[in-house]
Amino acid sequence: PTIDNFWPNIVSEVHSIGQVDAKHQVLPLARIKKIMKLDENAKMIAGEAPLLFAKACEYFIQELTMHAWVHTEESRRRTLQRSDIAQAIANYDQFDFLIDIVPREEIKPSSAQK
Amino acid sequence: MSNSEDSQQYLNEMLVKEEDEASGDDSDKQDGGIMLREQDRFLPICNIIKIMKVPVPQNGKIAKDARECIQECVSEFISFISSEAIERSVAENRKTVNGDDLLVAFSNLGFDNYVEPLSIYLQKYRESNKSDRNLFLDANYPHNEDGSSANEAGKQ
Amino acid sequence: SEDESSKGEADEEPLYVNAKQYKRILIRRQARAKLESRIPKERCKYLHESRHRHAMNRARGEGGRFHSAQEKGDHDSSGPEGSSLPMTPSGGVTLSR
DNA sequence: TTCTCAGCCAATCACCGAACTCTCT
DNA sequence: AGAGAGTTCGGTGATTGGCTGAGAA
Repeated sequence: PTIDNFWPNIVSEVHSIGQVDAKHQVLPLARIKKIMKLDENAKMIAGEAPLLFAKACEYFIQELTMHAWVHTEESRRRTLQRSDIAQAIANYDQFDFLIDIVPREEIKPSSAQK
Repeated sequence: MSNSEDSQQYLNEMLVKEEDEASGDDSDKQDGGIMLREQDRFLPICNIIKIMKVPVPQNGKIAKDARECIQECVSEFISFISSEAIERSVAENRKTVNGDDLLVAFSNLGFDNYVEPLSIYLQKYRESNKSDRNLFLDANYPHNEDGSSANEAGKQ
Repeated sequence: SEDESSKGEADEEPLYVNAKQYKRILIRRQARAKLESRIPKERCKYLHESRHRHAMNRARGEGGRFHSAQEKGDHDSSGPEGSSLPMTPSGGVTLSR
């Protein structure tokens, strides 16, 4: 269970899926579609789009949480907190799009700030 | 009803937007009925927590601040990718955003890791839907299609 | 062509970001600004009044945990003796299969 | 050390998804 | 044709707080 093995594991996991079970999703598709519809440019949305997002969100939550947990351990804590997520976002440029959601100022501990 | 006059509507909403919060902080506003609730903007917190616990060790804890933070990040994640995908579908004169638009959006925005697994997942989803429909339709109305007898029975 | 520093940057954002996301981040910033007025500034204590009341009226164990709604009003107060077993859920033995 | 706060339970009910109809391409 | 938006409906899992020790400070 490391960051290096994360995506390879995801790929082999998706290969092991026999038939896609639209039912029993971890995340509600209707709620995902509602969030997409908040975009004023959104007109029609294919049924497969929320389903893809449901999977993508699982990956995203796991990866962001995993990166954040690294900083939890660095601080020798057992509780993941918001500042860990802020650091994870600051240290991986794929998370840059969250810069307004979790601003850099929220990184409390005395650590390197680029 | 109002399909092509959308621009006017949005401008009106802009004008309506003003500092209206003056007194009292616990009673929510019923301002014309356009206020978004948390259940309109976010995925359920319970599902978020379940997924967060996967990469966290068994004895690890997750602070309330952290849960809500991830909840907000996920909504931005959806909106961020959607925005790019929707723009592509509009650029190709299509009214519907489809899975391929999303895959292109993931790629263009630097989420290259997502593309391979999501492509496979999408392909499997379309396969299983097609096979279900074909079996159902063939049973009722024997249609003849080119190479319709492609049966797939691969299960572990 | 992964060049992030050669952007004609706006004077409001001094930080460098992922070049592939830069444009979209700005577009999303505008979209969120439009929604800002419809978004409450702080999170409410609970989402539904009915579920809040339900939680408050539920039977609780000693440690504050929710307990099976065996009885609502206090009717039985003959101590924990005698009926230590609440009830077998399916009426049968649930040892092993 | 002090003292905040996250995990732990499961019953209701808001909401999700399935099944429709209707429109549009 | 097929695909998606808008209903309606019924079944069901997300929502929910008090106590207490894990653990942040």
